[in-house]
Amino acid sequence: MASRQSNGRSTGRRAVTMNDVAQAAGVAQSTVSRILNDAPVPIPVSQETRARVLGIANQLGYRPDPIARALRGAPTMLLGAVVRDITDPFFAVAVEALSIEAKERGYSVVIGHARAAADEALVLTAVLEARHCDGIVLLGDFHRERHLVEDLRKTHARVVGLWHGTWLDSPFPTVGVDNAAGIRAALDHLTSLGHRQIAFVGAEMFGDEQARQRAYREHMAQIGHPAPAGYVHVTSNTIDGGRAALAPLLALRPRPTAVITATDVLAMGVLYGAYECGVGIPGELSIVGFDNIPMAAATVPGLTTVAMPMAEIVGAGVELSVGTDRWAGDGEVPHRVFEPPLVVRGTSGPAPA
Amino acid sequence: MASRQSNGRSTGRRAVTMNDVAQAAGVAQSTVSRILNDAPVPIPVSQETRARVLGIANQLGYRPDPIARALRGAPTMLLGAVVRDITDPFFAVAVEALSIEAKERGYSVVIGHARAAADEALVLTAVLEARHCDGIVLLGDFHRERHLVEDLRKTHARVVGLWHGTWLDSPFPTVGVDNAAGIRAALDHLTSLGHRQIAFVGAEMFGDEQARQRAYREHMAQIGHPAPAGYVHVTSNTIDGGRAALAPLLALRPRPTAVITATDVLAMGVLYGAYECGVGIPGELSIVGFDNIPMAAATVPGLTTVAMPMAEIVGAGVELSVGTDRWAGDGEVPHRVFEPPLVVRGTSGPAPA
DNA sequence: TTGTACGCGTTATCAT
DNA sequence: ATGATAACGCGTACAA
Repeated sequence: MASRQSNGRSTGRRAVTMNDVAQAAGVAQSTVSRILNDAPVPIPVSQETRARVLGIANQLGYRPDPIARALRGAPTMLLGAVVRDITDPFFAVAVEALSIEAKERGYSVVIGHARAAADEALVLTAVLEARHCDGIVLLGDFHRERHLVEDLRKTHARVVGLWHGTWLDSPFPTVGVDNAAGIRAALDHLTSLGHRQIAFVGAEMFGDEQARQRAYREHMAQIGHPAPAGYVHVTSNTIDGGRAALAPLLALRPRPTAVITATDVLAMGVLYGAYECGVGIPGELSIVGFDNIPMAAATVPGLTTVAMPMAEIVGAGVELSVGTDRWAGDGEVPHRVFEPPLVVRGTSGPAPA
Repeated sequence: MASRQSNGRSTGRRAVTMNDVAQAAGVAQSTVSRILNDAPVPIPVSQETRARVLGIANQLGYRPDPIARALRGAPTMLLGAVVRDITDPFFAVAVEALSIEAKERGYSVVIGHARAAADEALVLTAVLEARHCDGIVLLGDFHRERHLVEDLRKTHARVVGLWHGTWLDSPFPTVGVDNAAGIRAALDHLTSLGHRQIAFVGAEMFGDEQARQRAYREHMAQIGHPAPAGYVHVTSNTIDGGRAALAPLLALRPRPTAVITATDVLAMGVLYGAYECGVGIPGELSIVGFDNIPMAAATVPGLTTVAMPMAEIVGAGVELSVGTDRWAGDGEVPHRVFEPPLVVRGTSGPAPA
């Protein structure tokens, strides 16, 4: 009975421990532990004391201390999420989905930013691995953050990368989307509407960007319309970035009749820019986005876009990290890819004559 | 040396402990502890052993175990976020802001859903308080969840409520927005544009909803145009909810020339509905939302809305919970209210003649 | 200047 | 059927 108040939280009320329960019940603390944990195998517990202890524990409002349990090796049931830019609507939705999928498996999500800690990977590790997360999910492409990756490899947590883009030799399992198939679907949709002059607006920061841009170029060449100079416009992945991309695109000759964007955020920017410039959508210009973020359904007109199979991808990621079918760590590193369906809404229409 | 592998994580690599460092350096574990924690006051440490221990610790890749530290009473630097519907764009943004504000104070955010656990408050408590969060931030109005509130009062964590709406006798500190002032600003803006027939679209689930609706009624009465029957339409806080609200509103006589919505999500729904019905915005109908969610700037036309001072509110909440100026728990429970500025964009215009 | 011993709340392994 | 006891990794008062 050394320090009694020095240890207390600021609110004063000390938590009820097993010892308290044991003392109140007049039994040993180990007995309480057995009863409360439903003694796995050893030997039957007397129904009498069992009921008494359970009653007292309940009455005293006993709650097991997960920290003490974790110290004994129990999983923390914490899933870390490393997200580069939580301001990006896409990643916001991803965090939502992650939180939901994690919860279904009894896990809680801890959010960690990467932006400021890009240099000092230690900081991030101290924030996540140090929290003893059972698993860590990387949201986006981090293969340029070498320090981070190095640190993550040393960690005990099960790391899984989502949307790692072109980084297919990742040391961690990855789950992503078939960017090429998505872009192809978008292009096929546009060509079937008569479009031939199709531009592309991309963003550097996005991990899957390279794959999407490459797929665009390849497929354009395949259909006999290799992208002319200026048809690929790279900007920042923001509404404003997309908005500013429109003017230079419309100045091109031949003038594009359709635009595919690497993300819905860019598409919304282009859409807004078109509204400002008085360009009719889809009359004068068709737009196809990528991701199908929630607001894509509420733009005017609704945004035609390649739909990210969000639940599937995030679900697979959580499963690989902390699920019952998690990767054992042996054999080949698994890389899962999901196919994105095209969602046709109002921003795509027949090519102008 | 009892169980050595039963304790190990699945990856096998056991973490480096202070004991390992001490053994490698040939000193006592307590010495390592002192050196690594930069011995607060006691007495100077020999530079010789100090350097040696630090070197070995670094070389071995020693990392303090936060769990063991937490068991000793150290703060977990975890901030729990209880959010009712993480699917709501507004709360998604709130979580982002929370994550940013928390990080600035060295805290990480743990996300907990409330939706499914509304009945069993124990579940949620087991997910958050059990994680030994130093603080808990309630996002939205939970005063109906009596079990949750009861449990939260017993917790050691510092609970703070954000957007608790009309629940001003909350046992926890609260931070919110001046709903009445926001609605008033919206109404003044519309009346100054000549509008008199102004309807209101609200959502039940939102905590601040009552205050906003009441402010609407009161101010309408004040300006001599008490809201006629049907002018207050309550629906679900979704795009579809707002979309479906438009038709009945337009059927009213006198027909409204403007609509104020309780949230931007509803406003976007109304806007989309207008697009479907061919109602010109703002020519035939003006719309003013509430919250200023990011996509409000990208609608066509841009959404006029009451801007939630998000950073201020969340910042104040974090500060009250785990900040340096946190509420000591004594005296009157603090309730902070921030004023929301009106952001005028394209959905509001002169009333039709 | 450094080593020893104890306790935080659990679980698990011995004895009784 | 239950009680004592040893860890888990760390911080710290106390002894040397």
